[in-house]
Amino acid sequence: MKRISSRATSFDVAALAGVSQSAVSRAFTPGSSIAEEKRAKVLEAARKLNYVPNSIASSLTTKRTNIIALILGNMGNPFYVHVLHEFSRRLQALGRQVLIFTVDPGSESDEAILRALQYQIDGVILTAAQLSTRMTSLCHDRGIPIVLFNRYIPGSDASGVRCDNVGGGRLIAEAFLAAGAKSFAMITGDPKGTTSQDRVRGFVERLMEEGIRRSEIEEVGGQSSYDGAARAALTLFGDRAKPRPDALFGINDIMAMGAIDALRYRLALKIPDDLMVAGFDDIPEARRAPYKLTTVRQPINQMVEQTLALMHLDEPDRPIERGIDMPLASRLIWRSTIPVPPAYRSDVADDAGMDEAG
Amino acid sequence: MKRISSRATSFDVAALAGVSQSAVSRAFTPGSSIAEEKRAKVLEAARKLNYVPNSIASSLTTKRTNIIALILGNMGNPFYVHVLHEFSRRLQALGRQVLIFTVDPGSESDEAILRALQYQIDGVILTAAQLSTRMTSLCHDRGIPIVLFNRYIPGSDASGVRCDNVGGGRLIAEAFLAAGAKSFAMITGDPKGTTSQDRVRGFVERLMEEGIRRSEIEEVGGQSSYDGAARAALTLFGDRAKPRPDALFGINDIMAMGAIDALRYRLALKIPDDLMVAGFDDIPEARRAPYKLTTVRQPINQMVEQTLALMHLDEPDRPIERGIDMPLASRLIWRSTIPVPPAYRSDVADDAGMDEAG
DNA sequence: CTGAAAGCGCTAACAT
DNA sequence: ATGTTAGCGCTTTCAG
Repeated sequence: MKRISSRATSFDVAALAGVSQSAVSRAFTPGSSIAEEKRAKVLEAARKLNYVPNSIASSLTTKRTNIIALILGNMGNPFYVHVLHEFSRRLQALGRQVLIFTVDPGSESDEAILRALQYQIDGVILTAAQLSTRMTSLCHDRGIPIVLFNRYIPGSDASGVRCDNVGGGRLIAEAFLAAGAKSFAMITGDPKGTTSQDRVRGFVERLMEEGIRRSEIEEVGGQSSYDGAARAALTLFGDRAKPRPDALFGINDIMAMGAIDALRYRLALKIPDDLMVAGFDDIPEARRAPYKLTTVRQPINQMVEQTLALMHLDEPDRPIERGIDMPLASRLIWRSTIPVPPAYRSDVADDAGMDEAG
Repeated sequence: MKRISSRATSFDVAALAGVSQSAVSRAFTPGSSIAEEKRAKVLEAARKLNYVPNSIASSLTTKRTNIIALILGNMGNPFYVHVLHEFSRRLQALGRQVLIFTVDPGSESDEAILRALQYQIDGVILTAAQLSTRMTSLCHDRGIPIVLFNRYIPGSDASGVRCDNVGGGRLIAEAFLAAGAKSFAMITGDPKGTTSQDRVRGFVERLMEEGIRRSEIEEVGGQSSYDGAARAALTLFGDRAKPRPDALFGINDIMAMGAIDALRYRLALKIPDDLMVAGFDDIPEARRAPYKLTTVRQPINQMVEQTLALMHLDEPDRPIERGIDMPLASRLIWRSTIPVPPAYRSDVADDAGMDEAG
């Protein structure tokens, strides 16, 4: 394998194949009109020269890079890892590449978006951080769709994909009530994030319908992390003198897991005997034996699908639809951290033989 | 904020600022010679036009995209998630972007590398999958460094960064022996991967030094996943008639965790009373209360650092060093899945107050 | 179906 | 310090 030149161009290939440079371009463009025989000749020459088409150069004229920016915060939450994986798989299958940006959860995403813009990305998916209206219009003015994943920003032009968090919060409250809980506590996530707010809202709303006062519902922030929630659980339940709530809602699974571990291993509480617990997301870890967490499932695949649909990758010139927000239905998954009331017996998740990937 | 043109170019900015186009380029290039006053004028015009420099266009001439390809398999293993996060953070800080490729663990990475090459990436980091020599030379011939993370390929030109897996395997064996174990089992990972092979080798090697025969050491594959390891543990220990080994080495933490959960919740075994267990990697989850896994720590930060150093991002023209492979030292972390022999008491990890991020 | 030629938006000499 | 000019590697008219 000789080293003719470090990076052969379409001209080099053309020369070797004895054709014009445009012919080379055509040979590599599916569906362009070129004689099959000529294409073969070009491909052969390309192979000899180790030619790899330069997408950077082509995107200069086509105005499409096939790169999608994915902005992530909080990779400590497996939910987002799962999401990243799903996007990566799907986009790769669609011939797109994923450019990753990590930001501190809850911080501004402006800088990341600005950097993404420099790369002329075809779209941006935002799973974390705040989004300024300035960035939104910066993207939209260039025809670049930006979709918020698992969040929305009221009044924003950016579209969002999420599940019905308010409804999910209600489902949890409903389950606790059905299991006979009388007093309640929550570990909340990012106070600025609508996701946490909505789950709290639905939860509280449903409880208030039963005559429970908001002030009776205890609440501590868990920073959306395992460790933060473990600490939160300790401050909520550590004082053995105080009467202890009999139901705890972790606003997401990773926090519910942190809380459960702290409750069991630090406070020696039995779940669900001493205390029932629920989470939200249904991350793969939630079904593991130590947790068997009762939780609300987010329909990740649907959400990813809908995100992709909103970006209209195949119709780049289509005007961007602003501010679309259609929450997807969420569903309660009964496992073992809430005693299952008779009426729900048949709903209990059968995780047997079900791999996490599934 | 009016919409002058969807994407202003440096010419538009130049026109508005009343300067030449090169002046605009200079204004955005740190360290280039331009009067401060003129730069200000340019920046002002750029702001008015919402101008964002087009790095795609600039890389056409500079021959540098500042994009690094990161090829990942097995995102189900938190170890790699952690690695991804670390690379993303560090590279972003260095003004580089990360382009993600996910491949099925153990499969060929050729296609992913080919796609990366089209984007003229400045380097590739490979954390999974096989690497053909053809791809290696394809990259190297173009001056693109490719480094294998947590693996190496004997005889390959690609450099690798990893810890001393053989030594780590020995450390585990040593710990089991010190704790009085007499019979042993392993759950192995990718049989084609040197990482799993080396850990096994070190482990077995050390045991054989004590006169234990290789054939006495039981071994089942766990597919490098939580679920795979849970199944493996069941086949290893499910037969209650058979004498049961008293030490189990999970070739990585996620598998050790899967095994532990299966042993405890399916077979009602006590750890470490009935059976001692060890893992490898020291992922953040390993120190959680349900596991408190005794394991070998991989020095991720050092590994990331060394990977970056091997790529010589700041000296793009430097000839690529071939086949560098200097395993970093690994270290045993004592926790609770192996009874701690008196001599090691002071070594026990104090994870208190230590957040996972840390 | 094919080749010639004109850019895409920017950087990098090269003059001035 | 600044403007002019020639590309970078490709796609896309436009003729033929």
